[in-house]
Amino acid sequence: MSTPTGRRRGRPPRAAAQDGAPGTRERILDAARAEFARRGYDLAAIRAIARAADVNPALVHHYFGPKEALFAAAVGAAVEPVSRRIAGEPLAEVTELGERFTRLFLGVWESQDTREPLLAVLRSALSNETAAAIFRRHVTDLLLARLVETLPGPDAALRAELAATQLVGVALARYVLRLEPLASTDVETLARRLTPAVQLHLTGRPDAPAGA
Amino acid sequence: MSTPTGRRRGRPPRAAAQDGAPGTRERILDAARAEFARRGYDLAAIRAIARAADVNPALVHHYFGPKEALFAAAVGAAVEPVSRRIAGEPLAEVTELGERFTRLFLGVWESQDTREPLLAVLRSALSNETAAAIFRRHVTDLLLARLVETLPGPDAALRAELAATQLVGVALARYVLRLEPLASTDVETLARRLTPAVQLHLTGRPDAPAGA
DNA sequence: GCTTTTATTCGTCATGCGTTTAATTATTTG
DNA sequence: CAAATAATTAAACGCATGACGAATAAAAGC
Repeated sequence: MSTPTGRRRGRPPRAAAQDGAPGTRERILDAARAEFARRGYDLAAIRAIARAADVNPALVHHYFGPKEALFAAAVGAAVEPVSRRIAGEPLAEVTELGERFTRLFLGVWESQDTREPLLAVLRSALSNETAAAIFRRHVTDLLLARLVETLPGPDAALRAELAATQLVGVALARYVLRLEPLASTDVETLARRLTPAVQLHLTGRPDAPAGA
Repeated sequence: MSTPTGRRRGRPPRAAAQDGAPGTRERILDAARAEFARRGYDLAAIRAIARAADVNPALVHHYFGPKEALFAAAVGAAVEPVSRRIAGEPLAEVTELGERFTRLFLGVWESQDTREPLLAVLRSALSNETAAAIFRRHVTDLLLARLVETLPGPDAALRAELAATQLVGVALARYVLRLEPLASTDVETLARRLTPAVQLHLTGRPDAPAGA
């Protein structure tokens, strides 16, 4: 047996789709995002996605083609708005960058809508070289590029990356590994703790200097 | 055909093993460590390990039993000395903890012998819940426990974890994702950059206060 | 020298994967 | 109403995986 779902073959009668009930296509995308987030690219199974979307595996392929394309459609499309939001963030005084950067980062990881695709990318990048390449490009070209421009000094790129590693490390421990007490700490406390460390990397001082 | 290696069946004649050439058992463990480090627990294939060790897959099973046991033998056994080394590290003045901790961490990640099993654990913990649980226990119970005891204040656990996230974030970016320029920065520079951030988390100040 | 133990490969089982082709049913278009 | 198109499932293909039993050959122990 492959998977006799009991539903009959062929196009179903006009769904009488409840208001707000997502169409099949959307259900597949949602399930895909969840599965990619939970397992990472390689371990996510199309068959499991289909099961979660309550649909035949072949239908997934019918809509989206091969696995890579499904990943792009489900995750790539969901990550893009996050990237644009970050890229569109107005530049701040260099002494405020630490706080801005920290809160922006925590913000996108706290909202479940944006967390899921980010989780998917992070998990995937850790075991899949293609995903890792995409991740690298995103981080350096999109996320850090503008930040680097506004920082003085020749080692701005390194400093920006060290600030980023602090935040990614927190994301890893808090959202992936669910390490306590970090995972249960409220965001505000976290932001206050992290800001000085991030600012330290960016400007060499843990806070906005009083005089200058 | 499964894999006709051309070698014949049965126990081979007394290996005439070159001096220093590792026995079969060791070759399997090495290959396993490398594969687990490269792909993480779930994606590492026993058959690939056997191929790398130039040995029949059934032999892996013969020596180590099922996959979990192989992981424990290859990775667990290699991680333990690292844990012991860290646990045995003499306690330092609280003002020097940042530097000690940072350099110890970078040290174990820089040496290839210790990096490989750490990579294996990290990669595995990200996609496998069992591995994640082991990772959590190791970090909180073994790595951070003593550190937390020596730190004053009620939020010592959180502060220690934040320091750890900074370092794990660096490990991720440098050794897993190979993000530039971080991946090519020399360790000494890195240590100097990281120490204040780690110390900041631990004591609230980026360096040892001059007076106290 | 016979027996037991050890090292090794072979063959196979059940399972799961991504993908493809064909069949089936409903809706839309002409 | 007929033809085209869209949505859906069923069935299968080819491949990889973890696991294991059985066979075989050498070495070690008695």
